[in-house]
Amino acid sequence: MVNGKPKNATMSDVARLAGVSMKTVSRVFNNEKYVSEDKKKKILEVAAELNFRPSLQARGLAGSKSYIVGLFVDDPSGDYICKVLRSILNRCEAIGCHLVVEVFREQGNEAKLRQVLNSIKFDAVILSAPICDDMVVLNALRASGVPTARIAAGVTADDMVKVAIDEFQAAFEMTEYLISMGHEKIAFVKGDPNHACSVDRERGYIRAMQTHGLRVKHEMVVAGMFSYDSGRAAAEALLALDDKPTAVFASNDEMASGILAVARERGVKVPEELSIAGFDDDAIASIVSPALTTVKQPVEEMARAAFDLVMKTDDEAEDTALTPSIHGFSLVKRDSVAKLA
Amino acid sequence: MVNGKPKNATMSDVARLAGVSMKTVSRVFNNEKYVSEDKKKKILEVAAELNFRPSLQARGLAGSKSYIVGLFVDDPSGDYICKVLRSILNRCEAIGCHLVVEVFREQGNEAKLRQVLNSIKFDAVILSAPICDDMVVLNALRASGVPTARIAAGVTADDMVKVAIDEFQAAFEMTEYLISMGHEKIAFVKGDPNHACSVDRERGYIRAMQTHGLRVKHEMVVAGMFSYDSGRAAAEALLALDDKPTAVFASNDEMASGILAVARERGVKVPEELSIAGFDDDAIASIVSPALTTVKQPVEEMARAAFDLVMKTDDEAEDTALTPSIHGFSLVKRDSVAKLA
DNA sequence: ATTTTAAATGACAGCGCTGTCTTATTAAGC
DNA sequence: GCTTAATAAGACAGCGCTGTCATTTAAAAT
Repeated sequence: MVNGKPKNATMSDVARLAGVSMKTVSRVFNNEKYVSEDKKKKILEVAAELNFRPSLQARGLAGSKSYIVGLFVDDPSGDYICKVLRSILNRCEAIGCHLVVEVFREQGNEAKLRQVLNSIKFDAVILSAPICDDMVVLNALRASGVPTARIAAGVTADDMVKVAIDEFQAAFEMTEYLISMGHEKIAFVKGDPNHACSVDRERGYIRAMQTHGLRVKHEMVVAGMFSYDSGRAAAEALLALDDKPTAVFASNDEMASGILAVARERGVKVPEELSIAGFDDDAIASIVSPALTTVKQPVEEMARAAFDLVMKTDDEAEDTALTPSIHGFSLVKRDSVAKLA
Repeated sequence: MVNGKPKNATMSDVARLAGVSMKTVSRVFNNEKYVSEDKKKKILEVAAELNFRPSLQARGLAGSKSYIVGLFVDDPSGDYICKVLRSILNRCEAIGCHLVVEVFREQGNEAKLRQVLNSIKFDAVILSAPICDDMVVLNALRASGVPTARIAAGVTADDMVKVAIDEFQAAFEMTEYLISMGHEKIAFVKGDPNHACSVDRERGYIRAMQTHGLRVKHEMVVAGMFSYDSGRAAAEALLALDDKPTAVFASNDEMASGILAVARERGVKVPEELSIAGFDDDAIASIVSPALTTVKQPVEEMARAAFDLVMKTDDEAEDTALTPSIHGFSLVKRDSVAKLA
């Protein structure tokens, strides 16, 4: 044990020392039936002594399971992806598998997708927005036969696990809330058009406005990209309007924060002169001041659900598995929205 | 191509169709010499047609390289870890390897470490704070013989790549800056004591105070855990003091944000009545208002350097590799610090 | 007492590659 | 023109497991 690369104990070492065949050791490590208690105990003892663990690479090659799940993301930044990551990592640990993360920046990057799918045998892959709605990706995944789960997906794909909230309804309710606070001139800042949720949120806003007999003026609906800076830009545009909004509903909290910042710089008091609502309930939502009124999306539970459904860790399984799993959102009323004076 | 699990093309398929031996195909995919141009071209053609990619699992089993690098983190949250992740993922993509992320929550979690190291063959592993300073982890890694890189490490380990900034110096300079702005009653909020950088930053603060003949009063140095809430708690304590500080230097931006929030709630004007400095230059630093004066740590470059050094992607290699790679920090002066009136 | 069934184990091939060694061919060196 | 070295290729074993099938032993059923 003093120097040099130590060679790990292998299953045959364990088998030999425990006086059994490799297959029996294999059975123990895979929780298969038909192993007597005493042999099992002995095997576990020897394994502990040798510090043996079955090789990920070997099992992946030999068997049908790979103990690897893939998480495909667009860009690993922001509170959102951290939550997803944390949640999935927890589950991986719990069931003893490993997570490999891959980035797919450009959409429809079929070349990279094929490369990854052809070289790694995954037990499942989990897609986060926006690639969970990229048809090229979905088709390739489908063709590869790897069980796939999609978090916050918009597009329908009946053969894949889908976990989401009702984006439309959430945006609808937030808009109604704003209306209930006396606002009529409510602006909306759209999200990245590549994300399916962006259009749902916008639709929810529009429908709510219409439902309450409010006109949706086109200059009140501005583009955004989910980033802080795009929120700032949207605010600049909105605050330059002759007929300014009294409330703005941003498609996510980062943009809402940008709007908040610009308002402050401009001397526009929030929420007295301008109410601001966000979406997601990101960490920043409660850090900025005033704290943001927002829609809480249970990201961690959704990620967990996606994982459990696709890995069939759940007991239900089968039929339940492919039914879209709709999670509940909730309006979080904090300080950035006030009654219209 | 209509239904069922498609079986991926294997190297022997390619070999057969290209009329060469498997070894020759292997050579092509590993950029080895001694393959004629025409065979190489033919092989690449056939491979493209079959959509062939060497199996990660198989190469890992058969060869000495695994094309897998591990990233071991404490808790995957916050801007910091996202930056690290993004940066490393970029490099992985560039050199064609894959990233597996593992969490090590409790420190000294030797059991899980051994499990992971015994089951997965890594080409390298990258440690982020605070586990990069966990001796148990370092020893196990050393024993396993896997090349290891440590980002923002404190503890010395001559046989491992280390990438860091001079935490002491950075804190020293920030404190001096505060002093140069006329402050004398400067409080300090410590970071999580499990992170090596916490003590270095504290030392830097203390040394700067002493260097300028300022007393470090013990009630001016309060505990913190790097979290927003711990920043808030620290602020409560500091603001309850009879002799309040005119400036506070928090060990990171999240805590600084917490302090900012409490100050605002208490009606203490920042920076007029209280200057606040942070550390890291996280995303929130420029989102909160006033924007935080902070120390910018080039996290992405550091992560990249760690990766390149440990994978010897760099041309220098060898001797350079183990020399600690010290990166430059910089003071980012924004609006949360002002001259003492 | 005898067939049936379940429980407990092992033999063995083979997953898809790479490392090592060998062989054939060509270029270079004297 | 003949040895040496570099180049180009292939044969083959084996990495560390799991899947399949065969076999043995004990318990249950007839």
